[in-house]
Amino acid sequence: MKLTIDHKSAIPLHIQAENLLRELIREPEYQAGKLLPNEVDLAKKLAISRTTLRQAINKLVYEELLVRKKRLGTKVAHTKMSSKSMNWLSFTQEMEARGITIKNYELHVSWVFPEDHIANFFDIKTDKKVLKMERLRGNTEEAFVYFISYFHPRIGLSGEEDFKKPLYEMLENEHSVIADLSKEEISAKAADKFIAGKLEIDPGSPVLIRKRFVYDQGERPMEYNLGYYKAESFVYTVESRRSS
Amino acid sequence: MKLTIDHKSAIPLHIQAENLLRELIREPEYQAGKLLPNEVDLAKKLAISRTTLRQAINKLVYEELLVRKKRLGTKVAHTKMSSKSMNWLSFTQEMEARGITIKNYELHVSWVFPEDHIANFFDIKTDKKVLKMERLRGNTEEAFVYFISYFHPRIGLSGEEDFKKPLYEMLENEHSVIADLSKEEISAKAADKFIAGKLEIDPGSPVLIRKRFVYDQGERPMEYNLGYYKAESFVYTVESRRSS
DNA sequence: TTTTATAATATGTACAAACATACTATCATA
DNA sequence: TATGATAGTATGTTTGTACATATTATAAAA
Repeated sequence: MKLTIDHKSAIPLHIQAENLLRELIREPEYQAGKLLPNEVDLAKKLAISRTTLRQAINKLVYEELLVRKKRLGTKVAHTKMSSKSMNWLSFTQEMEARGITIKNYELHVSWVFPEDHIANFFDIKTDKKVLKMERLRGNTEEAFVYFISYFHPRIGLSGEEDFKKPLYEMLENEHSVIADLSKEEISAKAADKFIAGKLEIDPGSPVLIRKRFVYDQGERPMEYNLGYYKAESFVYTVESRRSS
Repeated sequence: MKLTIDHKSAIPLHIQAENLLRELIREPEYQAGKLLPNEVDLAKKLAISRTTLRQAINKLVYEELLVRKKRLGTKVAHTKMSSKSMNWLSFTQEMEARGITIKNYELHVSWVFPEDHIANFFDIKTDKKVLKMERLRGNTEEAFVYFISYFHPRIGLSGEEDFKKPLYEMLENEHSVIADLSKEEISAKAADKFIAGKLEIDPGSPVLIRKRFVYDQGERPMEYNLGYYKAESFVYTVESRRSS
């Protein structure tokens, strides 16, 4: 295993060091709880300053992959990797995993000026149009969720794509954009007239709102997704552990 | 509001700076998205080095309380009350981390025969009474959540414990039960008459329901917790990655 | 008018150098 | 033997300095 850093590379040294440490601590001897080399020595070995090395170590400490102990040194945290590897799926996959066959009731695609919070998330101006997709979906019995998605202009969608295909697969194959990180916010609200109409419920009835901020592999925003779920039709589950 | 740092204090400067920033960004003008003073000026004002200040800012950036933008500056991330999925905390800690002082409006403790699904979760018979705790909680302004908790008999609670103390701390110190794993289900529902009365909303208004199945370190069920949140007062946040 | 430089500004990266602090092991002393 | 002083070691804290880079606003040139 090579433990070298390229000083001529455009990639910042502390990022290189971080990646290098990530690889390093995957090795069996470190998984067993072995200590990392001490900071001064390791910095010397990598030919970077201790400060820069600490920058890299700190990031992994924040992520709880490493634990510092005074006088002892820094070692790999033994966290069994269960809570972190919670991976997310597309809506169709998610539903199929629950044994539900999904059906599309409506599909609209349009170009709109983004609202402030969307432009802010995308980090673009409000006078640049973005692609908006709306979908009414459910099982074979009834529609139970209304989705509104906005896509970052960077992706280069034309609006002519086949949105009936699995979305993230299509984006990956046809536009080389790979979804990687999703931040979600779940809240409850009373349905307004528009949503109530779509879901065929009374205005004022409760809906579960799930906002998704989706980022690509470069941590760049790529999709803003809003889902309005008919209450009782959707339960969001989370499993989490206390670190120790 | 005092924006000073005590150089003679035993508390490290970057920790003081961090706390100071936490207070600062709670101010309404920053909640609105105002930019922090730039690093060089702020460092000068606090009489600490830019490096030290950045140490403090970085921590808040990692917690996603602050967002850096090149050339623009650093601003407060737009988040309401939210709960991170990783490293879950007690309700009080969770709220205090967001700068909210919690207040207990009601507290009842009783012994009841468990309903089927609770007995099932605890793996006990329905003729064995369990301790039930109900709490109406909120901030200093209003109550916004009603909790119902059931505790496994194994814990050995008498019902005479001081439930005003942080719950999991108390269980750990006085009963040696350490909460470790939490499985949660979030859904939305219309408030029934009872909940509506407690939260002072109209029956039929939306509430967010958060069920928690809490296990101890031996993966044994220890608590069943049900929270009814007034809609709009609570946002549940989740962050997940695909591969990694 | 539109495009193209350019300057200004804030964060980003990186280094070297000290000293502080917590903890441990060892050795000396009562 | 038990206690206490001490030296050693690794992380923790802090500063000063310098240049890089991305972005925006402004001014100059087409």
